[in-house]
Parts: sequence; C-alpha cells; structure tokens
Amino acid sequence: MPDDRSAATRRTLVDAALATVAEQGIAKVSARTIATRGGVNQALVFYHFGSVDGLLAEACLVSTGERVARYADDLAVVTTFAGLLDVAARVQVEEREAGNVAVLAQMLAGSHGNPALADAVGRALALWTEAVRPVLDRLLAASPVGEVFDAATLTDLAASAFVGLELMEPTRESPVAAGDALVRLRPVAELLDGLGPLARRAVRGVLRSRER
Amino acid sequence: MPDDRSAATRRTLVDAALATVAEQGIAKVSARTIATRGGVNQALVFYHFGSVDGLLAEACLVSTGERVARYADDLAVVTTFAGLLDVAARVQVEEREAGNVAVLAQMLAGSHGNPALADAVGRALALWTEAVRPVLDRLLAASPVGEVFDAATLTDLAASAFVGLELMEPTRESPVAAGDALVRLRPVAELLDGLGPLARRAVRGVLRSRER
DNA sequence: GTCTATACATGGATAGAC
DNA sequence: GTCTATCCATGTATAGAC
Repeated sequence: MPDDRSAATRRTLVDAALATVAEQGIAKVSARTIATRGGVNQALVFYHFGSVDGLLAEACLVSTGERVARYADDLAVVTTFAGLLDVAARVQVEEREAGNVAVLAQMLAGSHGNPALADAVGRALALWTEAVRPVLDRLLAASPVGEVFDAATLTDLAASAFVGLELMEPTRESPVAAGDALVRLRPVAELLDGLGPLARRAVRGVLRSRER
Repeated sequence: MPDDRSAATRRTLVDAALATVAEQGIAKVSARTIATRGGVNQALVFYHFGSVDGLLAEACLVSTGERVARYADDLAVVTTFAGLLDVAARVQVEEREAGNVAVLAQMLAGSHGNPALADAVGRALALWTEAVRPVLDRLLAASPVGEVFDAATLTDLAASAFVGLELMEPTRESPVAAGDALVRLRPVAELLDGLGPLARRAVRGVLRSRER
C-alpha cells in the first residue's frame, strides 16, 4: 500500500495539531509549533492540508466524530432528565480530561473572522448537538419544561455553558467548573421527572396568563 | 502637562487593541496589527506596556471597568428575578453590540497557558460578577431557588453562557443567541417571583427527600 | 521621556529534490 | 506522490534619534 505513508503523516499532523491547541491555545498554533510537536517538517502541513486552518478543520472534525461515537449507545437508552444528566456528567469528566472541550473552545475562538474554520467547527459542534437533541425532544414532549424551551435551544445553551466554563478555567484559583453545576442540577432533574401531564397543563395555564 | 502625550498614546493603543481583538480575534492580534489599526509605530506597544500581553491586560481592565459602571445604578434597584432579567437583556444587547462580549471571550481563549493574561481577564470578569452577585444574593435569600443554587455559582454560569453563546455566533447561519434564551426565561422568572416562603419550604422538603 | 529605525526571530508558502 | 531546502512576510524587541 503506497499511500499508507500519506495517511500516517496526516494522522501524525492531526494528532499533533490537537495536542498543540490543547496545550498552548489557538494563539500559539502555527505550522511550525504543530510540526515540531509531531516531529515532522512544517511544510507537510501545507502539502497535506493546504493551510494551517485546513489542518485545524480536519483535526476538529476527526476527533469530535471519534468522541461523540463513544456516547451514542448511552444516549439512546436515556428516558429521564436525571438519566440525561448522568450521561452529561460522564461526558463532562471524560471530554474535559481528554482536552476535547478545550480544543473546541479554542477553535471557536479561532473561528472569529475566519469563515472556513467557523464552518468546520460548526459541523463538529453539530455532531454533538445532533446526538443530544433527539433525546431532549423525547423528554420535553412529556414534560412541562417543553412549554418553555425547545430541544434546539437547550442543547445550544448546554454546549455554550460547557465551552464558557472551560474557557474560564484558567482565571480561577480553585477549579470549580461544570461538574459542580451538574451535580446541583440533579435534584431539579429528578423533580422534573416526577411531573406528569397534569403539571404540564398547570404550567401551561400559568405561563399563558403571565405572558399576556 | 508634559505626560499628556504619554496618556494619549496609551489610550490610542488601548482602543486599537480592543478594536483589533473585536474585529480580527485573538489569533490575529500582534503589536503590528494593533499599531496599524491605531496609526502609530508598533514599537510603542513595548515602550508603554512592555509586551503585547501587557497591553491586552490593560485594555481588558480599562474597558470592562468603564462598561460595568454603566449598569451599577440599574442593578442596585433590582428586587425581582424578572427585573434582573431585564437588566441582563439590556447588558446583553448593549455589550454585544459594543463588541465587549467578544473581546472578553477572545481574551479568555488567549488566557490558555498564559497566566499573566489569565490574571487580568479574571479580574475583569470579577468586576462583572461582583456587580451582579449581591443582587442575586438578595433574590435567592427570599426564593426556593436559593435551596438549589448559590449566587456565586449562578453568576458564574450566566457569565459562561454569555461567553459561550458569543463564541458560537460565527458557526451559525441565523444569529439566534443569548437574547432569545433571555426572552424565554422571562415567564420562568415571573413564576419564581410569585413563589413565597411557603413554596420555599415545600421545595426544601421535596429536595431533601430526593437527595437521600 | 517619547518615539523611530533597525536587528533578529518566527511563520507561511513553494520550487524543486527524492 | 511525498517531502525538504529555501524564500519572503510578519512579529518581537531594542539601540539610539529626537
């Protein structure tokens, strides 16, 4: 297999790019820093990916695809808010430790004024939200919360909070973060799981009267 | 006044730095891009601020201080969740348009692996959270929500969501964003405002029973 | 004290070697 | 087809002019 060499070099560069972004941040990413990290010539970035942005886009999509697949089975069997929160807690711990949240956050920052990268990161985020949204759709259809929020808005908010909390991490002395908030939300989720169609109708009535 | 010239140059650089970060993102910030934007020699960055990071730190603190002061009076008179949400909506619209949310988000990204900048951005964020936290403290003390969340956690979450939503903006086709979520939260806030000490005790009981 | 001209370092991109 | 040597652009920092 002759073009195995190409695939291997591409993989080396993708891994090195992810490691560099995770360790040094988007501001210090360059063809040179990535290539040094991977132990290869910096010009290979341009040969295999056309540009640094091209490599970042590919790295973003590849790694996110690999990570999201890990949770598909778990998400499929979720039937309660508390259950969803448990998966979220696992995602939070594992993805954070793998440096993946940091990578997405840094790439999002790099997307500012950079439509090509923005497109790639947007598609990577979509892999996450599309995995979660159907679950939330199911839960919201049977809950009073469905009267106030739709699944798309909630997944968007959740993703934003994950990213935001990750970015604030270096500004803290004590690492608090998302895990804490998720733990505190658990009793709320259990409470929501206990509400039936009656509560839904009651909430609907209250909201209607307050809206106008 | 001889050192008026110095102050003027410093201000030019601070403004140019903010504009550059807002328009081009942290990845494209350099002494040259900032100086070009301000129409001055790039070496002035190093003379007046020691380094690019030094300038960014100063710019961050100066602009955040100026912006937070605009909302102090409004926050002081808030007595309901709905009222707080109204101020939040104003902050969201005005700060977003001024590019300030983007600046903070980009600087946070730049703080990754950069303790000096992280410290400055952390202090800038603290100006926001310290303005909001006492208000939330007041509201939570009188609400069942106080059983689940403390003011520090909530302000942290709110700031994170603002930052996260701002960063996701370039990845969207249609600009949805935080404003939408704030509008939808309003009926919830009004509902919470309607709950008294009786509801607080009820929630407390439910949570206690579920926690164990 | 304030600023500019200039030196040196790092990054992006390609022409051509293998 | 894959990779490297090399060129030019951009970025940082300072010695010295004003």
